[in-house]
Amino acid sequence: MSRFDATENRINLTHQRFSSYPREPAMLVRLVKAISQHVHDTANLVLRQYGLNHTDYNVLMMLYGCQQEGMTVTQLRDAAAEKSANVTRVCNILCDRGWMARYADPQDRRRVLVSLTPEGEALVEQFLPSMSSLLNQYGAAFDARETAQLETLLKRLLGVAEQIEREL
Amino acid sequence: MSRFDATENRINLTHQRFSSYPREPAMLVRLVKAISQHVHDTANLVLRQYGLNHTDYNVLMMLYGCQQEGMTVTQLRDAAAEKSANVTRVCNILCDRGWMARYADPQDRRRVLVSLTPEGEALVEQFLPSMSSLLNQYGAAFDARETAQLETLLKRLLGVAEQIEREL
DNA sequence: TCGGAATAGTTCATTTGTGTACTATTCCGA
DNA sequence: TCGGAATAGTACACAAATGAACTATTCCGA
Repeated sequence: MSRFDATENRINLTHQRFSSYPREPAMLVRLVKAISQHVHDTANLVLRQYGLNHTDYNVLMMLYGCQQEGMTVTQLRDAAAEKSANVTRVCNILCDRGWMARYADPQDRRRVLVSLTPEGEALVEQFLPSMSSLLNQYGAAFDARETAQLETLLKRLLGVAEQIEREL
Repeated sequence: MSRFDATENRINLTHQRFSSYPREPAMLVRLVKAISQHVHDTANLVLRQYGLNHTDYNVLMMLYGCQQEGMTVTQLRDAAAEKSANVTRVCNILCDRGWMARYADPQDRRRVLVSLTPEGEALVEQFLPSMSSLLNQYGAAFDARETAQLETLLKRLLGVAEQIEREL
């Protein structure tokens, strides 16, 4: 079926060779990486016609989702699952193109607030139909109950992953 | 709780602003990306002491899991969820360091077979305890039933993601 | 069986992403 | 209230990843 079957076999074999290597979590982690990669590639393909990539999209969407008030670079980093340095780089590009703006936070002058310009909002609304239909295709694989289950389990996994990283 | 809550709010708001943007799949995709990133970062941190990164690890483990017979570069590409060009690059490094070897496939001379050297196997067995314990920490978040559920749902999502990409 | 199409892998220029060091600002305990 | 620790963001050199073009080989239908 899926190309993943071969991977599953290799994981099983590794577990046989080295028994403390746990089959189940290894599977989960590989699955997540594979899905993430396919989603990334597909999104890149769709977004290319707008001169954007998946990372740009993730950033723009988070800004769109917080409306006028804007958000800080750190919030953007967490929301887009990128490193600060990369967020800075992407923001430079998006600002240069006139889709977003930076301004100092009067409350805390270490912070930089970012938000979409009207041009940025227009851009988002231009690609949103394509991207929504793409997302709907993923969603079509599950009924409501499965979606909820998957979401719950993934949230838990994310929580654990965050904690493990923090404690390291 | 998790830093993800803010993202969830933004997704909800976006759905309100633009109703065809589907909340659930957007959540799933964002969760997967966030988990993938945290796993990647954590693995990089652990593997650094061995002079490796997460991609190297993914490649080495797939080779370890197919024992002596070896595998082709394309199989490795699918197994590691990387692009061919990147697999070539990583293999160059791992070959240079003496951990894996390339040889022509006598059956089909377009193909290149790759496999671990004895030094490569020794390296894998050196980092495997740390990495196994890391994986076990992820696994500890779920009971057997939940693990099985999550695995099933993720396999389905992967299948869909592969298909959507193929059809694009 | 010939020749165009498909497949496997690499090369290379470019884009994307990261670690680290640094500046500026704020926090907070003595 | 002073000063060291923590936090926010950026700069920059370097590492990792990608798209596209290319070579070699195999496939397969006329």
